[in-house]
Amino acid sequence: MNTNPIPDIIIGRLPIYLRALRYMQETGQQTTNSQELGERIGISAAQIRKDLSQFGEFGKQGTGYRISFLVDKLREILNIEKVWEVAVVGAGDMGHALARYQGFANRGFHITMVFDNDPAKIGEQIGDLTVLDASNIVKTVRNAGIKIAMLTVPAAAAQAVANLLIEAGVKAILNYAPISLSVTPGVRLQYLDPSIGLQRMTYYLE
Amino acid sequence: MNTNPIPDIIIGRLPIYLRALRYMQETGQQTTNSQELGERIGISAAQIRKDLSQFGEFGKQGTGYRISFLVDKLREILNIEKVWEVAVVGAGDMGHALARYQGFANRGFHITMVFDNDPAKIGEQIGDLTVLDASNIVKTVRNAGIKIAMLTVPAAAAQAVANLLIEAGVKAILNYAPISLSVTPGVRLQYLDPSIGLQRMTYYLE
DNA sequence: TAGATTGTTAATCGATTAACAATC
DNA sequence: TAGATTGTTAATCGATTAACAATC
Repeated sequence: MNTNPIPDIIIGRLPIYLRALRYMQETGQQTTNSQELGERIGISAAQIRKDLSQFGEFGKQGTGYRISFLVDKLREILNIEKVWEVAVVGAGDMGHALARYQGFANRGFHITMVFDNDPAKIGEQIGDLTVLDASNIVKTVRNAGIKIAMLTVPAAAAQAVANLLIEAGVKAILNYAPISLSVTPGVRLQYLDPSIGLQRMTYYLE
Repeated sequence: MNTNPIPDIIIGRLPIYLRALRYMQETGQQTTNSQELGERIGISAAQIRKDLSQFGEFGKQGTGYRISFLVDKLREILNIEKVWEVAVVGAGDMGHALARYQGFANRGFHITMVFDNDPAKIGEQIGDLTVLDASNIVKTVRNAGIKIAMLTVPAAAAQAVANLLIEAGVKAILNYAPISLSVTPGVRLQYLDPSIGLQRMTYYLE
C-alpha cells in the first residue's frame, strides 16, 4: 500500500488487468494468480503484484486472487463503478461507429450525446441518439454535466473543439483526430490515431 | 548515431514527431527546432534531440531542423516511404469506418481488403471495396502479400482471426477488439480499445 | 503440515534530463 | 563575429525484476 501519487504508467495497466479478469470471469473462472494473469497479457508476474500492491492487498498467499473481488477493486480504483456519460463530437463514420459501439456497456461508459456542425447531419438519428447542433455544444455539455468526450472531427477543427469542450467542463478527451492537442492542466487526454498505431509497427517490418 | 537496437519507446514517439512536422508543413513552415516541436507535442526538447540522434544527425546547430528533410528521414526510418496494403477484418460499424477513413492517405497505408464471415455482409460495397468472405482469408491475404491487418471483429473471435492472419503471413496487427491477444514472436501488435483509453483517464476524474 | 503464492525490499536496468562543447 | 541550437555525455530519476520472508 502507498499513499504517494501513483505513476501514470501503472494506472495505464490497470484497465488491461481488468479486461483480462473480466474475460476470465466470463469463462466461469473464480480465481487467478499473478503468473497466470501475466502470461495472458504479456506482463511479468512481479510487475502485476507490485502494481496492485500500490492500492492494497487484494490477494491471498498460496491461492492468488479471487477474480470477482479484484474486478470490484479495480473498478473502484479506476472510478468506473458509476457509468460516465460521454459526448461524441463529430458524426462522421468514426463518430457513427462509436455512437453505435456496444463495447462500452459494462465498462463504465455510456454515450449520451453526438454533435456535428454539418446541417445535413444535425437531427440525424444514430440508434437512440439524435445528432445535435455543435453550435450549442458548450451550453449543452455543461448543463448535462458531461466530463468525458470523444473527438472524431477533422484534424483542422480538433483544437478549437477541444477548447470548447474544456470550456464546457470536460475533463477527459479521447482524441481520434490525427493531431496533437494542447489542453489546460487538469484535463486528461488520450490519443487513438489509427495511423500512429500502424506507424509504430512498420519500423519493425521487413 | 547508434547501431544497437533502438528502444521501442523511442520508435513509438517518432510517429508523433512526424505528425506534428507534417502539420507544420501544411501551414507553410520551413524549419523548426527541438524546443518548438517539443512544446507543440508536450515532450522535452532534450528528449527529441536524443531520440533523433539515434538515427543520425538531422539538424543544424544554430538553426534547427529543416522540416521537409526531417519528414523524409522519419518516413524512411519508419518504413512508410512505400504505401502498405492493409486488410480490415470485421465489416461492422468500426470496420466500415476504417474502410472509409480518409486519414491513411499520405501516411503510408491503404486499405485494400475488408473481410467478414456474415453472409449478409459478404459482397457489400464499402466505397471502392467489396466485403470478402472471411472463410478464404488465409489464402487471399497470403496471395496478396499483405503484412498488416486491422482487427474489428467481436472479442470472442479475435484470437482465432489473429491466428489465421498470422498463418497468412501478417506481421502487424492493430487490434480494436477488447481483448488481449497472444501472437507468435516477430508479429507486432497494437491495441486501440476505446474503453481502455477512457478507463486510463477516469482514475483522475473527480 | 507442505506447497503455493502473495506483498515487499533491494538490486538492476533503462529512460529522461541537464548541461555544455561543438558548430552552423 | 555573436547568437542560437544541435548532438552527446554524465547525472538523475524512475520503472522493472529478482528474491524471499510472510502467510494462507
